[in-house]
Amino acid sequence: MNDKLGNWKRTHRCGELAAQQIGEEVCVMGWVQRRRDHGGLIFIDLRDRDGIIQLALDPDRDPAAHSKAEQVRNEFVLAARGKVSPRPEGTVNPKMKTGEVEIEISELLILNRSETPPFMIDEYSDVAENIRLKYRYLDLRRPALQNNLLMRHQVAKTVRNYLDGQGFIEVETPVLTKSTPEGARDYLVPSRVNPGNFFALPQSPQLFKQLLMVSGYDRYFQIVKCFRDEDLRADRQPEFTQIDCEMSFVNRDDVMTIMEGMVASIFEATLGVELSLPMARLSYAEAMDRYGVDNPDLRFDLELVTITELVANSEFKVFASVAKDGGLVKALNAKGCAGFSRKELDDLTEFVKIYGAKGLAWVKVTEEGWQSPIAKFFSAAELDSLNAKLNAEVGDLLLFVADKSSITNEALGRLRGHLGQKLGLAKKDVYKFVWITDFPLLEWDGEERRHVAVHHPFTAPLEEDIELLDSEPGKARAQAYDLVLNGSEVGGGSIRIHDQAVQSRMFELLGIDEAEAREKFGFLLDALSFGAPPHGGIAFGLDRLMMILAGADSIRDVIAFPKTQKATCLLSEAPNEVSEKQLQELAIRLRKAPK
RNA sequence: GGGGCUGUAGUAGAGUCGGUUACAACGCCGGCCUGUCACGCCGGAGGUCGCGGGUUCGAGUCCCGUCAGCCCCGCCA
Repeated sequence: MNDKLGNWKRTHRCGELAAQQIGEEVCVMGWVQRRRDHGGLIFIDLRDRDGIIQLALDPDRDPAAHSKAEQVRNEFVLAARGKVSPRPEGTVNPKMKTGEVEIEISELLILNRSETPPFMIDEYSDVAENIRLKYRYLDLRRPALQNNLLMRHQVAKTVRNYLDGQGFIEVETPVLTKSTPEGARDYLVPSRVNPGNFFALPQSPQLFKQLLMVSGYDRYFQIVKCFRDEDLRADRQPEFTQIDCEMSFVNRDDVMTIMEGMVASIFEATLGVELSLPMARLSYAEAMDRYGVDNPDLRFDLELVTITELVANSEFKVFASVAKDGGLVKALNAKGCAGFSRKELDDLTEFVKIYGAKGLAWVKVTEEGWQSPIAKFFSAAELDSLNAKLNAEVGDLLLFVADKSSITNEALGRLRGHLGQKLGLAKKDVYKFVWITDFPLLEWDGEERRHVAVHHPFTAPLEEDIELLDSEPGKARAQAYDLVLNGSEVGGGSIRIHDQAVQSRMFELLGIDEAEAREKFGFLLDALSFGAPPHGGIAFGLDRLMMILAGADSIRDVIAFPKTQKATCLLSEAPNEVSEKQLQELAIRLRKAPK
């Protein structure tokens, strides 16, 4: 049936053959991209992960190899020996990297055959994603995904080299660990040996990396899988990879500076892009004021402008009442967009409603002044001050949202991002980084009627805000920082609390009493009491970073075996039911029998 | 939990106002072809129109339900 590999040895990868190998006897192995049978001559494009080389089979030169080539079909696995030759005059293919040469085949092995694949393994065919995911091993043969995974390897390698050079050591932390109810939903794993008890898969190695600092490892990193049992998005998978770092005896600036170097080395190694350092920094408060979100896309301006005071006394009741009730009225000036159609304006209105805004007021600035349903409510003085504040010029489109501040900011901030995409201002090959700093330490959870940590409960407050913990804890800011790239949060971290008393006070503020704190985090509190150094760290979302580096629209395109939006694997058909015997061993009985 | 988009040969699509045997492309199979390279020419096979129900003389097309994939809100410290 199939030929045996025997002692054949590959001498070259397909993509590396070029004029300098002319005359050499070589051996290549790979998959059949395409066979072109001219009756006499047969050409086979042989593909491996490195590229494609043309095999030429001439019936006059080697009848045995030629007749074997007649059986060959797409995706067969071949080994071929022959001499690298220049292509005849006029048959050079400039579109191929190896297009100047071909291999004159003298011996051919069919190492394995292939069914006709469900879709063509090429860069042209556009295939539905459920088919691609079911046959992921075939999809992964295609150049786009191969390039993404090769680049991902390059990033991991660069990160390891860089961090090693900075004195970091990679330490593995447990995957079977303890459930911590703060934060996202945990994936649980039942313990057979301890019936009724469960491990949780880590949402991050947070506590373990802090323990490593207590242990004196000084600089730790890990490229590590993390798990969160929450709903998926285009940039969210239930298992994802973090570049996780922690350092002792550092402040925020130290962490940010070292990590900027890491990110710069990644961009240099993968894209050849040189980033200008240091990166921009923006306080949370300023980001919210100017962009409405804590992850602004700085590839374009379109800044939000607060106009609450200017409209507080206007005849337009929607704005005036929001202003009087302590809400927020903001606007953005979409330069040159006065030509938007009614349909486009309706679409923008629908867009802001997703984020809770009740409506979107618009103004087209024309030679005759404001063309707008709301123009008549404003005095000449109000119009003048609004035009001045918004830098309004003929041809501009002004967009307003009035609501409580959280809604106004999010609706208009997301609209800003939407317009950046729609107007083509967000260019894929431009990379704008910004650190967002001085996040609030706590936020009030109305449902649970308590403060919750904005970042996590181990984040240290700003030193100058520590006294606020007793007076106005909601006003305290955190020593936390997020790295935002093109409107996407790619990393986040903080200086941690290393003082046991401060950590206990923090749990108290979060409404976690001493008994509960001991039960959940006792091991951390104990560790802090045995000489914990000041420390802090950061974690980067490798997948999101890869999306931007690879120009991918979906996180699934940078992960080898991703899950669907319903968190299933179409390839392996996980998750699946398990046998009654397995359940019995785990002391588990299902509440509902499976369908 | 909610909103939206999509589902027609192996693949990606067309299918008008509900009307005869559901189209052409790529792929596949067979034949021809000695310089192609997303080869070319000739011929052929291939369909539970996602699934179930309903309306109708008649449903790929209209209605209801359901399943799957995707996007979004909630959720994601």
